[in-house]
Amino acid sequence: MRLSNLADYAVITMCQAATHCGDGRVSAAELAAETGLPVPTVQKLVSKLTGAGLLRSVRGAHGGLQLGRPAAAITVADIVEAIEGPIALTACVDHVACDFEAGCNMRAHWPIINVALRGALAGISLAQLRNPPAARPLPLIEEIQA
Amino acid sequence: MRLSNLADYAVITMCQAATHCGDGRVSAAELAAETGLPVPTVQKLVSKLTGAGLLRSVRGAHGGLQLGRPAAAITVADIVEAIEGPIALTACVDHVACDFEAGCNMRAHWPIINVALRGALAGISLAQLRNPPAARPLPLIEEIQA
DNA sequence: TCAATTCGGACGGAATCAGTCTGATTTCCA
DNA sequence: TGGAAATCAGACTGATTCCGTCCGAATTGA
Repeated sequence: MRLSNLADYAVITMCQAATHCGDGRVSAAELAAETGLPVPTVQKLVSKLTGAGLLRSVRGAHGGLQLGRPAAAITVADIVEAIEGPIALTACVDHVACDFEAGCNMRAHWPIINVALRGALAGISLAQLRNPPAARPLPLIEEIQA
Repeated sequence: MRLSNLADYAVITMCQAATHCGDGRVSAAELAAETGLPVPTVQKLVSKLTGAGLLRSVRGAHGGLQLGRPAAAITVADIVEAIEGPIALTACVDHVACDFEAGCNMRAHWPIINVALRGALAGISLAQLRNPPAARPLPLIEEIQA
Protein backbone atom coordinates (compact mmCIF):
# COMPACT_ATOMS: atom_id res chain seq x y z
CA MET A 1 0.00 0.00 0.00
CA ARG A 2 3.05 2.16 0.10
CA LEU A 3 4.15 4.32 -2.78
CA SER A 4 7.52 3.14 -4.12
CA ASN A 5 10.51 5.27 -3.25
CA LEU A 6 11.09 6.09 -6.90
CA ALA A 7 7.59 7.51 -7.23
CA ASP A 8 8.16 9.57 -4.13
CA TYR A 9 11.47 10.83 -5.49
CA ALA A 10 9.82 11.63 -8.80
CA VAL A 11 7.39 13.98 -7.13
CA ILE A 12 10.26 15.74 -5.37
CA THR A 13 12.26 15.95 -8.59
CA MET A 14 9.35 17.38 -10.57
CA CYS A 15 8.70 19.86 -7.82
CA GLN A 16 12.29 21.00 -7.99
CA ALA A 17 12.19 21.18 -11.79
CA ALA A 18 9.15 23.42 -11.52
CA THR A 19 11.14 25.95 -9.52
CA HIS A 20 13.43 26.34 -12.55
CA CYS A 21 10.48 26.92 -14.82
CA GLY A 22 11.62 30.35 -15.93
CA ASP A 23 15.35 29.63 -15.91
CA GLY A 24 15.45 27.89 -19.24
CA ARG A 25 16.85 24.36 -18.98
CA VAL A 26 18.12 22.40 -16.00
CA SER A 27 20.39 19.38 -16.07
CA ALA A 28 19.62 16.17 -14.25
CA ALA A 29 22.83 16.64 -12.27
CA GLU A 30 21.61 20.00 -11.00
CA LEU A 31 18.31 18.54 -9.89
CA ALA A 32 20.18 15.76 -8.09
CA ALA A 33 22.41 18.24 -6.28
CA GLU A 34 19.47 20.37 -5.20
CA THR A 35 17.31 17.52 -3.97
CA GLY A 36 20.09 15.40 -2.46
CA LEU A 37 19.14 12.38 -4.56
CA PRO A 38 21.80 10.26 -6.33
CA VAL A 39 22.52 11.45 -9.85
CA PRO A 40 21.89 8.08 -11.58
CA THR A 41 18.57 7.78 -9.78
CA VAL A 42 17.49 11.17 -11.03
CA GLN A 43 18.58 10.19 -14.53
CA LYS A 44 16.43 7.11 -14.33
CA LEU A 45 13.45 9.14 -13.16
CA VAL A 46 13.98 11.77 -15.82
CA SER A 47 13.99 9.08 -18.46
CA LYS A 48 10.54 7.86 -17.46
CA LEU A 49 9.14 11.32 -16.89
CA THR A 50 10.33 12.40 -20.34
CA GLY A 51 8.73 9.35 -21.89
CA ALA A 52 5.44 10.31 -20.28
CA GLY A 53 5.67 13.84 -21.62
CA LEU A 54 5.95 15.45 -18.20
CA LEU A 55 9.47 16.63 -18.95
CA ARG A 56 11.02 17.73 -22.20
CA SER A 57 14.70 16.95 -22.72
CA VAL A 58 17.16 18.66 -25.02
CA ARG A 59 20.35 16.75 -25.72
CA GLY A 60 23.80 17.97 -26.59
CA ALA A 61 25.86 20.82 -25.27
CA HIS A 62 23.89 23.35 -23.22
CA GLY A 63 21.02 20.89 -23.21
CA GLY A 64 18.87 20.05 -20.24
CA LEU A 65 15.35 19.59 -19.05
CA GLN A 66 12.22 21.67 -18.82
CA LEU A 67 8.61 21.00 -17.94
CA GLY A 68 6.62 19.41 -20.71
CA ARG A 69 3.45 21.22 -19.67
CA PRO A 70 2.61 24.18 -17.44
CA ALA A 71 3.01 23.31 -13.77
CA ALA A 72 -0.71 23.75 -13.23
CA ALA A 73 -1.40 21.02 -15.81
CA ILE A 74 0.77 18.40 -14.13
CA THR A 75 -0.75 16.50 -11.23
CA VAL A 76 0.68 14.10 -8.68
CA ALA A 77 -1.38 11.38 -10.34
CA ASP A 78 0.43 12.02 -13.62
CA ILE A 79 3.82 11.69 -11.95
CA VAL A 80 2.93 8.53 -10.06
CA GLU A 81 1.48 6.90 -13.16
CA ALA A 82 4.58 7.79 -15.16
CA ILE A 83 6.74 5.86 -12.68
CA GLU A 84 4.51 3.06 -11.45
CA GLY A 85 2.02 2.58 -14.23
CA PRO A 86 -1.76 2.73 -13.81
CA ILE A 87 -2.96 3.62 -10.33
CA ALA A 88 -4.74 0.56 -8.99
CA LEU A 89 -4.67 -1.23 -5.67
CA THR A 90 -5.25 -4.71 -7.06
CA ALA A 91 -4.27 -6.58 -10.17
CA CYS A 92 -7.80 -7.77 -10.92
CA VAL A 93 -8.83 -4.35 -12.19
CA ASP A 94 -6.23 -4.62 -14.94
CA HIS A 95 -8.31 -7.28 -16.65
CA VAL A 96 -6.02 -9.94 -15.29
CA ALA A 97 -7.84 -13.06 -14.27
CA CYS A 98 -7.95 -13.71 -10.53
CA ASP A 99 -7.53 -17.27 -9.33
CA PHE A 100 -9.85 -16.79 -6.40
CA GLU A 101 -12.85 -15.22 -8.00
CA ALA A 102 -15.08 -17.94 -6.62
CA GLY A 103 -15.11 -16.52 -3.13
CA CYS A 104 -14.35 -12.97 -4.12
CA ASN A 105 -17.04 -10.35 -4.37
CA MET A 106 -14.59 -7.48 -4.39
CA ARG A 107 -14.34 -7.22 -8.13
CA ALA A 108 -17.16 -4.74 -8.37
CA HIS A 109 -15.90 -2.65 -5.46
CA TRP A 110 -12.25 -2.06 -6.30
CA PRO A 111 -12.95 0.38 -9.16
CA ILE A 112 -14.74 2.67 -6.73
CA ILE A 113 -11.79 2.65 -4.38
CA ASN A 114 -9.32 3.15 -7.21
CA VAL A 115 -11.23 6.10 -8.59
CA ALA A 116 -11.28 7.75 -5.19
CA LEU A 117 -7.55 7.25 -4.81
CA ARG A 118 -6.71 8.54 -8.25
CA GLY A 119 -9.01 11.50 -7.74
CA ALA A 120 -7.14 12.45 -4.59
CA LEU A 121 -3.84 12.36 -6.43
CA ALA A 122 -5.18 14.12 -9.50
CA GLY A 123 -6.51 16.95 -7.35
CA ILE A 124 -3.03 18.22 -6.53
CA SER A 125 -1.10 19.99 -9.28
CA LEU A 126 2.57 20.82 -9.39
CA ALA A 127 1.68 24.49 -9.09
CA GLN A 128 -0.19 23.80 -5.87
CA LEU A 129 2.76 21.96 -4.41
CA ARG A 130 4.76 25.15 -4.36
CA ASN A 131 2.19 26.74 -2.08
CA PRO A 132 0.81 25.50 1.24
CA PRO A 133 -2.31 23.37 0.87
CA ALA A 134 -5.76 24.88 1.01
CA ALA A 135 -6.93 25.70 4.51
CA ARG A 136 -9.98 23.48 4.13
CA PRO A 137 -9.05 19.82 3.57
CA LEU A 138 -11.06 17.71 1.22
CA PRO A 139 -14.20 16.15 2.72
CA LEU A 140 -14.03 12.54 3.82
CA ILE A 141 -15.73 9.91 1.74
CA GLU A 142 -17.50 8.87 4.90
CA GLU A 143 -18.94 12.35 5.28
CA ILE A 144 -20.04 12.32 1.69
CA GLN A 145 -21.89 9.06 2.12
CA ALA A 146 -23.71 10.26 5.24
CA MET B 1 0.93 1.39 -4.93
CA ARG B 2 -0.41 -2.13 -5.05
CA LEU B 3 -2.11 -3.81 -2.15
CA SER B 4 -0.03 -6.77 -0.96
CA ASN B 5 -1.33 -10.19 -1.87
CA LEU B 6 -1.83 -11.06 1.77
CA ALA B 7 -4.11 -8.06 2.29
CA ASP B 8 -6.07 -9.05 -0.79
CA TYR B 9 -6.37 -12.62 0.48
CA ALA B 10 -7.46 -11.35 3.88
CA VAL B 11 -10.42 -9.57 2.36
CA ILE B 12 -11.44 -12.74 0.55
CA THR B 13 -11.01 -14.82 3.69
CA MET B 14 -13.07 -12.46 5.82
CA CYS B 15 -15.73 -12.38 3.15
CA GLN B 16 -15.89 -16.16 3.23
CA ALA B 17 -15.94 -16.22 7.03
CA ALA B 18 -18.91 -13.88 6.96
CA THR B 19 -20.92 -16.40 4.96
CA HIS B 20 -20.58 -18.79 7.90
CA CYS B 21 -21.80 -16.16 10.29
CA GLY B 22 -24.76 -18.19 11.49
CA ASP B 23 -23.10 -21.61 11.30
CA GLY B 24 -21.23 -21.35 14.57
CA ARG B 25 -17.51 -21.79 14.15
CA VAL B 26 -15.40 -22.41 11.05
CA SER B 27 -11.90 -23.83 10.93
CA ALA B 28 -9.09 -22.18 9.04
CA ALA B 29 -8.80 -25.35 6.95
CA GLU B 30 -12.42 -25.00 5.83
CA LEU B 31 -11.89 -21.39 4.80
CA ALA B 32 -8.81 -22.41 2.86
CA ALA B 33 -10.70 -25.15 1.04
CA GLU B 34 -13.56 -22.82 0.14
CA THR B 35 -11.41 -19.96 -1.09
CA GLY B 36 -8.72 -22.05 -2.76
CA LEU B 37 -5.96 -20.41 -0.73
CA PRO B 38 -3.15 -22.47 0.86
CA VAL B 39 -3.96 -23.59 4.39
CA PRO B 40 -0.79 -22.16 6.01
CA THR B 41 -1.44 -18.83 4.36
CA VAL B 42 -4.95 -18.71 5.77
CA GLN B 43 -3.57 -19.60 9.19
CA LYS B 44 -1.16 -16.72 9.02
CA LEU B 45 -3.93 -14.36 8.01
CA VAL B 46 -6.23 -15.63 10.72
CA SER B 47 -3.53 -15.00 13.29
CA LYS B 48 -3.30 -11.33 12.39
CA LEU B 49 -7.02 -10.88 11.96
CA THR B 50 -7.64 -12.37 15.39
CA GLY B 51 -5.04 -10.09 16.92
CA ALA B 52 -6.89 -7.12 15.46
CA GLY B 53 -10.19 -8.33 16.90
CA LEU B 54 -11.80 -8.90 13.52
CA LEU B 55 -12.00 -12.65 14.16
CA ARG B 56 -12.52 -14.51 17.39
CA SER B 57 -10.78 -17.86 17.75
CA VAL B 58 -11.64 -20.76 20.03
CA ARG B 59 -8.87 -23.28 20.60
CA GLY B 60 -9.10 -26.95 21.35
CA ALA B 61 -11.36 -29.67 20.05
CA HIS B 62 -14.37 -28.41 18.12
CA GLY B 63 -12.78 -25.01 18.14
CA GLY B 64 -12.75 -22.63 15.24
CA LEU B 65 -13.29 -19.08 14.14
CA GLN B 66 -16.13 -16.60 14.08
CA LEU B 67 -16.46 -12.92 13.32
CA GLY B 68 -15.34 -10.65 16.12
CA ARG B 69 -17.98 -8.08 15.28
CA PRO B 70 -21.14 -7.96 13.15
CA ALA B 71 -20.33 -7.98 9.44
CA ALA B 72 -21.72 -4.49 9.07
CA ALA B 73 -19.18 -3.19 11.60
CA ILE B 74 -16.14 -4.55 9.76
CA THR B 75 -14.81 -2.51 6.85
CA VAL B 76 -12.22 -3.18 4.18
CA ALA B 77 -10.06 -0.54 5.85
CA ASP B 78 -10.09 -2.57 9.07
CA ILE B 79 -8.96 -5.68 7.25
CA VAL B 80 -6.21 -3.96 5.31
CA GLU B 81 -4.89 -2.23 8.42
CA ALA B 82 -4.88 -5.51 10.31
CA ILE B 83 -2.55 -7.01 7.71
CA GLU B 84 -0.46 -4.09 6.51
CA GLY B 85 -0.54 -1.64 9.38
CA PRO B 86 -1.69 1.96 9.09
CA ILE B 87 -2.97 2.99 5.69
CA ALA B 88 -0.52 5.54 4.31
CA LEU B 89 1.12 6.01 0.92
CA THR B 90 4.38 7.44 2.22
CA ALA B 91 6.56 6.88 5.24
CA CYS B 92 6.82 10.57 6.11
CA VAL B 93 3.30 10.64 7.50
CA ASP B 94 4.33 8.13 10.15
CA HIS B 95 6.44 10.77 11.85
CA VAL B 96 9.55 9.30 10.30
CA ALA B 97 12.05 11.91 9.24
CA CYS B 98 12.50 12.26 5.48
CA ASP B 99 16.00 12.83 4.15
CA PHE B 100 14.82 15.03 1.34
CA GLU B 101 12.61 17.50 3.15
CA ALA B 102 14.62 20.37 1.76
CA GLY B 103 13.11 20.14 -1.70
CA CYS B 104 9.92 18.44 -0.64
CA ASN B 105 6.71 20.37 -0.18
CA MET B 106 4.58 17.24 -0.17
CA ARG B 107 4.53 16.81 3.58
CA ALA B 108 1.43 18.92 4.00
CA HIS B 109 -0.39 17.25 1.12
CA TRP B 110 0.00 13.54 1.85
CA PRO B 111 -2.41 13.50 4.82
CA ILE B 112 -5.17 14.72 2.54
CA ILE B 113 -4.49 11.95 0.07
CA ASN B 114 -4.23 9.34 2.79
CA VAL B 115 -7.51 10.39 4.35
CA ALA B 116 -9.26 10.14 1.00
CA LEU B 117 -7.86 6.67 0.45
CA ARG B 118 -8.76 5.40 3.90
CA GLY B 119 -12.21 6.89 3.55
CA ALA B 120 -12.80 4.96 0.37
CA LEU B 121 -11.79 1.71 2.07
CA ALA B 122 -13.71 2.46 5.24
CA GLY B 123 -16.87 3.08 3.24
CA ILE B 124 -17.24 -0.59 2.30
CA SER B 125 -18.33 -3.00 5.02
CA LEU B 126 -18.18 -6.75 5.01
CA ALA B 127 -21.96 -6.85 4.87
CA GLN B 128 -21.92 -4.76 1.69
CA LEU B 129 -19.42 -7.09 0.07
CA ARG B 130 -22.01 -9.85 0.04
CA ASN B 131 -24.28 -7.70 -2.09
CA PRO B 132 -23.59 -5.94 -5.38
CA PRO B 133 -22.30 -2.39 -4.97
CA ALA B 134 -24.65 0.54 -4.89
CA ALA B 135 -25.90 1.59 -8.29
CA ARG B 136 -24.55 5.09 -7.82
CA PRO B 137 -20.77 5.14 -7.38
CA LEU B 138 -19.13 7.49 -4.93
CA PRO B 139 -18.50 11.01 -6.29
CA LEU B 140 -15.01 11.78 -7.56
CA ILE B 141 -12.79 13.98 -5.47
CA GLU B 142 -12.39 16.10 -8.58
CA GLU B 143 -16.12 16.67 -8.68
CA ILE B 144 -16.14 17.57 -5.02
CA GLN B 145 -13.47 20.19 -5.52
CA ALA B 146 -15.28 21.81 -8.41
C1' DT C 1 -5.26 -38.50 30.78
C1' DC C 2 -5.48 -38.53 25.78
C1' DA C 3 -6.68 -36.74 21.39
C1' DA C 4 -7.95 -32.98 18.48
C1' DT C 5 -7.39 -28.34 17.10
C1' DT C 6 -5.40 -23.92 16.93
C1' DC C 7 -1.70 -20.27 17.77
C1' DG C 8 2.96 -18.47 17.40
C1' DG C 9 7.54 -18.12 15.69
C1' DA C 10 11.33 -19.59 12.47
C1' DC C 11 13.03 -20.91 7.82
C1' DG C 12 13.81 -21.05 2.62
C1' DG C 13 12.74 -19.47 -2.00
C1' DA C 14 11.20 -15.94 -5.12
C1' DA C 15 10.16 -11.58 -6.87
C1' DT C 16 10.67 -6.82 -6.92
C1' DC C 17 13.14 -2.68 -6.22
C1' DA C 18 16.98 0.60 -5.64
C1' DG C 19 21.28 1.90 -7.22
C1' DT C 20 25.39 1.77 -10.46
C1' DC C 21 27.68 1.53 -14.64
C1' DT C 22 28.67 1.80 -19.63
C1' DG C 23 27.34 2.96 -24.35
C1' DA C 24 24.78 5.77 -27.93
C1' DT C 25 22.94 10.17 -29.50
C1' DT C 26 22.85 15.01 -30.15
C1' DT C 27 24.50 19.69 -30.25
C1' DC C 28 27.86 23.52 -30.16
C1' DC C 29 32.27 25.55 -31.45
C1' DA C 30 36.58 26.04 -33.96
C1' DT D 1 33.29 19.93 -41.67
C1' DG D 2 35.43 17.63 -37.79
C1' DG D 3 36.12 17.30 -32.88
C1' DA D 4 34.66 17.71 -28.20
C1' DA D 5 31.37 18.14 -24.62
C1' DA D 6 27.23 17.11 -22.45
C1' DT D 7 23.31 14.72 -22.27
C1' DC D 8 20.00 10.70 -22.45
C1' DA D 9 18.98 5.67 -22.63
C1' DG D 10 19.34 0.84 -21.60
C1' DA D 11 21.45 -3.26 -19.20
C1' DC D 12 23.44 -5.18 -15.02
C1' DT D 13 24.32 -6.22 -9.95
C1' DG D 14 23.23 -6.20 -5.05
C1' DA D 15 19.94 -5.83 -1.52
C1' DT D 16 15.53 -5.68 0.58
C1' DT D 17 11.04 -7.22 1.13
C1' DC D 18 7.46 -10.38 0.60
C1' DC D 19 5.21 -14.89 -0.03
C1' DG D 20 4.66 -19.50 1.18
C1' DT D 21 5.87 -23.47 4.18
C1' DC D 22 6.98 -26.00 8.20
C1' DC D 23 7.36 -27.31 13.09
C1' DG D 24 6.73 -26.86 18.09
C1' DA D 25 3.79 -25.01 22.09
C1' DA D 26 -0.65 -24.13 24.19
C1' DT D 27 -5.48 -25.06 24.97
C1' DT D 28 -9.87 -27.46 25.27
C1' DG D 29 -13.26 -31.31 25.15
C1' DA D 30 -14.11 -36.27 25.70
